Amino acid sequence: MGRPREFNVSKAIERATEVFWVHGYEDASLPDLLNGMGLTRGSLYKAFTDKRSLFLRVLDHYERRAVQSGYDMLTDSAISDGRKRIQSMFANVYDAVKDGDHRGCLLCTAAAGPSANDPEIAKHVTDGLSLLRKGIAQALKDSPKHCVWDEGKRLRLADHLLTQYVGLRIIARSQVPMGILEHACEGIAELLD
Amino acid sequence: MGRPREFNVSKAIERATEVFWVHGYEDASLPDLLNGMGLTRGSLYKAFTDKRSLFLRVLDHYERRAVQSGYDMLTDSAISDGRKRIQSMFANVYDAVKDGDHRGCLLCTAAAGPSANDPEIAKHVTDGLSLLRKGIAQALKDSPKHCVWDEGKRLRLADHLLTQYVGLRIIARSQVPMGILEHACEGIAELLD
DNA sequence: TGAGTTATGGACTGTTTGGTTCCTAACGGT
DNA sequence: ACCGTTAGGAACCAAACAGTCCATAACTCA
Repeated sequence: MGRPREFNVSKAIERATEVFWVHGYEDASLPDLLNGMGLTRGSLYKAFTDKRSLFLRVLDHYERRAVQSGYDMLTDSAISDGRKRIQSMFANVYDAVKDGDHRGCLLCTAAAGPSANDPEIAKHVTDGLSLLRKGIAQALKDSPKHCVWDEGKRLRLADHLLTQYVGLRIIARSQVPMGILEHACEGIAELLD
Repeated sequence: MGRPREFNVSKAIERATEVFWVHGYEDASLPDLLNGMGLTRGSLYKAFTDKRSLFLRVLDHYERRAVQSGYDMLTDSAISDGRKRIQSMFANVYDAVKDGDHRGCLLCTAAAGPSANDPEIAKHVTDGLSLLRKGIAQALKDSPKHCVWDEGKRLRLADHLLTQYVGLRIIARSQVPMGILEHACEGIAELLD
């Protein structure tokens, strides 16, 4: 009962995701969010409590959407060689930049900023990156070259690749020449072969 | 002539560097800087114009201090095997974190934040990272394993390693479990051998 | 010693920040 | 038709922000 909401909550979160994705948590101002989401202060605070809580909802949504699809790709048994999955994951990162998408990764941006010190936000970031790490490890297990390695060495390579992912996503947001990003992705492909 | 300055400018920049290093550009407030540098608003604005100009001075100082010493290590011909230089560079990154230093790299933090869109700041970041890249490339040239590679492949590996550096420095500032950072550094050592 | 010059430090300013309040609108149940 | 409840929207708020102003202090030079 009561007056019905005039906007769709999940649509609003999707729009908020876009705003946070572009600006990062601290740099996304309330006017930015209000404008991007198409609602007024009263509605936003009634529905989402405050900016931080909205961001937590957004992180949740991002995890289920972007991170999960990355994990799915890394563990997609339809591509039998795990290396190919990893390579296409990094190819996707590069392609996004090539197409002018400089948003990077919401989690990586959050990890790099002051909000990383917020325990709850940090947990989301860690969980998301851990899922990616798990996917990478699985892909390596499915690689003919790496499946014969001992577990420890494979996990070290997985962590190395995860770190590479973070680095690429940060560079994607920066003004550093994108040739570096392209080369780095090609370097990964060579390194895995 | 006129009243002499009561503080040492280079000492003040050093202290400002520390503040920006810990907080990043946008998160370092004027009170933070004033407090950390031990001077008042009037003095700071008289000597450094404004926050942004001070940050540019700091970037300059950081480049000559931290970045240059990294480059020197990467091109130190006293260590004949270039791989060893790269490995000890990453070992230094890990050791810093192990010793509780979570400041990361001033340039990487700047690259990850909104200030990366400031052209002049971006130039400093790019220049600094380019110097590191050059050092890495030289080190690879001095590696028995990699000197026989063709130039292109070696540069792709250099870019890969630079990206790794950025990723590690970002993770160092985050709450992501530091085991990942340790593993990643070990992974690099294995990968280069 | 007085004139010119520059540094200092605190008070002040205007803007932007995230967040709150409160009146009104729009509904469901009785 | 009225009541309870919830949403919407604009006005409002306190705090923090970077930056400015100005009276005073500390010096050099004539």
